[in-house]
Amino acid sequence: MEKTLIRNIEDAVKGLYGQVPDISKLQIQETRKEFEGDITVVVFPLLQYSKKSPEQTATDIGNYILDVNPGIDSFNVVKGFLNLRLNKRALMQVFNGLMQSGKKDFFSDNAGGAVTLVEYSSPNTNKPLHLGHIRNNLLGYSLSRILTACGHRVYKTNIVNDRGIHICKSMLAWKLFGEGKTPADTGIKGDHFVGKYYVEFENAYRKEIEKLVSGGLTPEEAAERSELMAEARELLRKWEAGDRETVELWQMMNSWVYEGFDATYRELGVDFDKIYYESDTYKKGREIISYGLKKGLFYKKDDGSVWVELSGEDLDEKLLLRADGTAVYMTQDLGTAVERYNDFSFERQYYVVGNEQNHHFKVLKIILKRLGYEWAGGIHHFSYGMVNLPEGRMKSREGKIVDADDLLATMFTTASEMSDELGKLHDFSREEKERIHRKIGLAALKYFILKVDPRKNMLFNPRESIDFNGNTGPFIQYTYARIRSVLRKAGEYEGKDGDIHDDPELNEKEKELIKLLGRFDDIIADAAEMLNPSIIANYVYDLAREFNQFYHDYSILGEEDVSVRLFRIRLSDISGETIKRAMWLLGIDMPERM
RNA sequence: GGUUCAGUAGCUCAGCUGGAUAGAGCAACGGCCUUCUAAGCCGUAGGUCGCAGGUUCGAAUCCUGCCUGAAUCACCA
Repeated sequence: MEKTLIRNIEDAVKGLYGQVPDISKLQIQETRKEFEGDITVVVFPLLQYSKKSPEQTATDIGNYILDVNPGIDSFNVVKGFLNLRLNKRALMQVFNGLMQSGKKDFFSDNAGGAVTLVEYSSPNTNKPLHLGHIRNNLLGYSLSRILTACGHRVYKTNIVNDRGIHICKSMLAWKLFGEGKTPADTGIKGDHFVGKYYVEFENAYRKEIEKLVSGGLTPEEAAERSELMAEARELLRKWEAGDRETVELWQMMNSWVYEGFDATYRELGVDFDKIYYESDTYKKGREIISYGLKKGLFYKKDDGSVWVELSGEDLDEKLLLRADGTAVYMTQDLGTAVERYNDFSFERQYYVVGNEQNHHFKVLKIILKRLGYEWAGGIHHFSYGMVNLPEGRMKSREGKIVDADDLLATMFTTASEMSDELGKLHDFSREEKERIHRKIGLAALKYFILKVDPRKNMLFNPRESIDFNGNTGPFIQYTYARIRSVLRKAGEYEGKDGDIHDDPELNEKEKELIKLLGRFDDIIADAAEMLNPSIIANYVYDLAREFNQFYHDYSILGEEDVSVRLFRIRLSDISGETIKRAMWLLGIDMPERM
């Protein structure tokens, strides 16, 4: 419709004023609710061609469109705004188009699409996942689905940070205090089990430092003198040297962590096509760095550390390899990027990583380009904001975190309590009920996080943030469940599969629904272009709200006119499908009943 | 100090590639279940869009300066 209008306007300006307008400046928008009409053309940009008043120009163009466009019934002019009224024929055309395409499979036409990698999650193996990871996972998963819907061939990847001093700390604490226990012995989930020893290390280390400081050392001297830290470093050195006992311990503890992560990922409903491990890719990173050294792209300092000079890019020099030859963050990210390209020959790669890493990814891209990798132009840091608590930033060392498993469990129990109170699922088995409660709890959490613009820091208040009413996931699910309920009952009505003979007269709610539904494809494209799932979330909320108003104001199955009833059933059907598809893009499942 | 991002109702957030009288939800108050699921619908109240300039027919939106907050500029990953 919009495209037709743009052509109409172009023709109008040519015909009326003898000039070719710059259509990129055209402003066409939804008519605001306070005014009469459906689509509004802002005519101010056209005054330069008409050399007439805004009102006169709008009237001229309105008349022209009325003549040539059979979908427009009437128009009115308010100041410089030309409000066009769509007729039933135009709207039914949109509706019929939706009936054709509105249920199509998002995977149907991406066989030849651009190969696109999305990296997300990126956990460290020394502690369990927390709320920050949840935001990361949800954004990554949703982004993958949105890009898929836009024709990309998407591969979801994860880089597991499984090596380094942090895991050595957990290993050391387990050796010192673990008494040979395992997650199976203690009944503690593997990632929490290992995380417990990381905390024990930090506590013991802090005590050691305090003792040294009270003995008269400065904190810096104390840190250098720390035996615990020295032992942890020794473990790291042994690990890099391939010491068998150390490597076996490392493997055992990591395997515990992975069991735990897998469980959390399963609960969250996210998955990956390929998982990379830093313990593999850092080696590749080292190779790349010696190659860069040979090429003169990097340089070695006297102590043996390797650097790259970035002052030409308004940045400082950046360390690539420590003096003792061990790897840093950048080392392994260079290796991972190259391995990924070797594996996938991707056109695009999105790194879903918090905005605290903005600098890192800027540097990563520059270095890859200097190394001559042309594909480096296709990598992009999907930078998102932090999740803050009412008391400020989450700090795992101080225990001020929201644990992912705890949070998920809370969501499920809250959903159960709420549902039991309403008592609508009394005829379901316990297992069925639980499955639905999980869907609802997850939807509440996922929607809460995804409805916020990813770039922004957001606030999570454990006591107040998770709601099940209003602009929430459960509200949208509820709308869907209502629609499904109507459609189940619609089976009893005759003529369900027949044709709608005469286009029905459309009421305001039906018109609004059709217009909203007609925008869905543009919304998906917008979300993909802006890399912003919240656009989908806000759209689906508007849609659900609009449907609830329609549902409240008009009877669907109680409508006596067969043609109108059939139309409303189908409108409900397509609304439900669109809600479901939109929520799918957010990674949120819909219950048939709730 | 440099760079980047943010500041909209009591709270959480939309709106930001310039368009009409700035929107939702929560919280507060008041209505609507004998009728397709009340996790719903309707209404009341709530705003100097951080501040000051500028650009223009028009600025929450663009530009400049300032204020406030966050992140980063690390041999922690």
